[in-house]
Amino acid sequence: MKGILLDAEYIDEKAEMKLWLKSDDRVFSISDKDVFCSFFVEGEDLDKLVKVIEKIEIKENGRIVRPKSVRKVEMKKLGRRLEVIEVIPELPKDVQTLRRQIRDLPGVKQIYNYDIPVAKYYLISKNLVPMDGVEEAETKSLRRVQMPIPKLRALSFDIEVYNPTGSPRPERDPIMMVGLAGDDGFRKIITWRNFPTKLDFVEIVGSEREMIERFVEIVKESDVDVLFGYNTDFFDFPYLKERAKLLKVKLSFGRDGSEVVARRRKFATATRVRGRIHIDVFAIIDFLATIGTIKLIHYTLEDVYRYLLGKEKPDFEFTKFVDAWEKGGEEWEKLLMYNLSDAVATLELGQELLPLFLELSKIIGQTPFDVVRMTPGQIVEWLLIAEGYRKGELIPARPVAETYEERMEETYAGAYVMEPIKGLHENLVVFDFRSLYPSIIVTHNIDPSTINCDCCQEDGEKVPDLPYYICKRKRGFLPEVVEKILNARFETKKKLKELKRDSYEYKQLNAKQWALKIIANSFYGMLGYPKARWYSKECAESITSFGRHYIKKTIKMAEEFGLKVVYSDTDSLHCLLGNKTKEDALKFLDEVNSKLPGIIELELEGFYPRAIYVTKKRYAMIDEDGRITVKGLEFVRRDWAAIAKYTQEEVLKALLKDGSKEKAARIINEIVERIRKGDVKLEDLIIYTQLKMPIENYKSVGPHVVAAKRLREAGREVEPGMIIAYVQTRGRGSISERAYPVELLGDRSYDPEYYINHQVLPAVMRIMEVLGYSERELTSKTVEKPKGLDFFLA
DNA sequence: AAATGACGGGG
DNA sequence: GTGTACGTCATTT
Repeated sequence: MKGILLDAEYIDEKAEMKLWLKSDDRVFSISDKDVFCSFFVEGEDLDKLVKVIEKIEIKENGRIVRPKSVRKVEMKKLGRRLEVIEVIPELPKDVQTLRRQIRDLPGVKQIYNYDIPVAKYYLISKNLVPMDGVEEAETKSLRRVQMPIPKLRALSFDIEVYNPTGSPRPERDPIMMVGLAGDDGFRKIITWRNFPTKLDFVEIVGSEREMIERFVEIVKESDVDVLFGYNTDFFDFPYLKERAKLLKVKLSFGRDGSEVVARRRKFATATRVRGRIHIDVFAIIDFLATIGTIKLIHYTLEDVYRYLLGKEKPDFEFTKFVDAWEKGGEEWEKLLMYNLSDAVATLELGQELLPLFLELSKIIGQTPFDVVRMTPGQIVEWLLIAEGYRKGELIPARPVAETYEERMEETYAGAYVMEPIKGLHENLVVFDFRSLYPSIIVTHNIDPSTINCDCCQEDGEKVPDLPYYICKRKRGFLPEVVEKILNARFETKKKLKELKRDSYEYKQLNAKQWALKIIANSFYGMLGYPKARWYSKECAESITSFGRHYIKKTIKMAEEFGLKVVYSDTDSLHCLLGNKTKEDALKFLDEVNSKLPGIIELELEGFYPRAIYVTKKRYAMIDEDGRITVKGLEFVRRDWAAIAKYTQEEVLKALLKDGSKEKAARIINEIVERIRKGDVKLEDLIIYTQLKMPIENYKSVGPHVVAAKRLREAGREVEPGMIIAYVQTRGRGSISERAYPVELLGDRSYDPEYYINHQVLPAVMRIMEVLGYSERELTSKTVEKPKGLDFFLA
């Protein structure tokens, strides 16, 4: 029996591993009772310690916990040989029990490898790798075999929920519909509302309960490997779970008929579907935003779909759901279309991005389910854990709270960030030094064990501007791993050159080289992250020090070449092309790369017709396809009026698409005028803020709390979780005192000055200020007036 | 100036 | 990850 390993899970009750494999014609599971685990003890007088540990017996739940095996072994601690005690427990759950007992024994210095979840330790110790082959031998033992990543069958889903209070309450508000889209072209909406519709993909059932049952049935029948959703960890699955519980339906989406398993993780709940891979595409998007691959104002499905795939999908305001559900008609039809378009967009995005994560999964040896939910630092850490295990390295524990807090206190000089030449610029080229940090790690042998080593006090390599030297005699564990990753990427890119761009193989190899690049680039972040196992402030600050050295050198070279540098941050140069051509820019690239040492390499990030720089870390650019990316300016959120969001977007478009600050100024001017004249739709002025707790619990009474109080006084039911929709009105008192819920607005008029000064202007002034505009000019009439009149208008 | 509370993705 | 993000902003106190 042989297949690709899709998922691996430890089943606690049975104390066994369940592996899901996909062969050419089926998907099947294998259970493995042989779950290995171990941990290591560093200490003094090991022989004596071995004898003490051997005798440990702890009564726990009517059973005696004792080690199965205790022996001295030789391991490595950051490459240095070290004799330690290996403890192998009888059962995985005994690891913590034994470790707590051993921790306090006299002579014990450190314990290693004890805080690695069972399923992960299993894969690492057995050298079984997700997205690679697993073969079951005659003896029932499992081993890794090389197999290519197959095409996985995928289905995406999206639920729409009734939301009369703004935010839906799972205990009360039903799911209206479930939209589905399969990679085989399958399209369906299941709903239990019997409105007439011309859409042929709508299947009407009798109740919400039947709808969920049908959804489960379709997933089972379709027999998909991958289940996509957008923000499903945070919203759809937790909501479905509550509704299903209430309606007494089982969410048996599992390939073995099992119910979904929810696990708390970060701020959302990761939902595992046995035998399939549940991918929350938003988690992927969030990851790509974190590493800077995409920079957008908002990460809504609509925006991401447009940005990454260049396609449009219909939108549907969350405030209109109730009407559509209650009245049907045209709005209902629109809601159906919206629902399906969400499922389709999610599917397409998932298909586009999944290959990258499958490659990441294969490289670091953890399941795709886990990998899509990891931070870049965790990805590197798991790679190091696997590599370390193979090399007999002791795996350091995650830091305890105290250590973490100590590390948080430590600061060091970071990257070089140039103060931008502020304003609107045209015709730019951006170079990216992405592999700068990993290259530095390899080129300069940066590792916790090589900095200020015992052997090179005299002749170690000096770190610029720091009292550190680096070992020249011994290669560090980290540089070794990074080099392996960089070499693999180099080889992959070489193979890539021989392939046709749209071939399946090309896409897969391209995903692989991208995955390797992401991993390489994440080492530095990991070293500076206080919760990391291999945290090292000395390494992190040595890397940034070398980095500053190289980037400054490159800026100098650009200026000498005739490319004006307008901005630079860490590893990127934003230059004006000026009278240079794109070919010149490429020539410059070659010139720089020929002079840089070792594997350090500058890359072309792209050409940008326009960009606007506000301050360090705050800028917006438009690429040649008209896509706008924004960094550090994205602060207009739900609790801002639509008019502010709209103005910010229009201003950025006017500046970047049309290159006209006059147009941008005119837009602001017109909107300010319209606000003053009262020529604004009420819905553009509504501010939506969630009431997070009972009104009485608020220590600080903000506008939405006052508005909620007014609602309650008017006899409306007010409860935590509700979205309060309010308008700022004219009158006396603080901002809060003038907040009125939309429902009770009556003939009160909105406060134009609040909307101008607290909404529209803050959203655009940071940008407009650098273009030389003052608030005064933007809020006074554009039409020429006699000077004296301005006084009255201002 | 410090404390408090909300935002994100989803609906 | 038996670890419930996290960094930023507006408004109140």
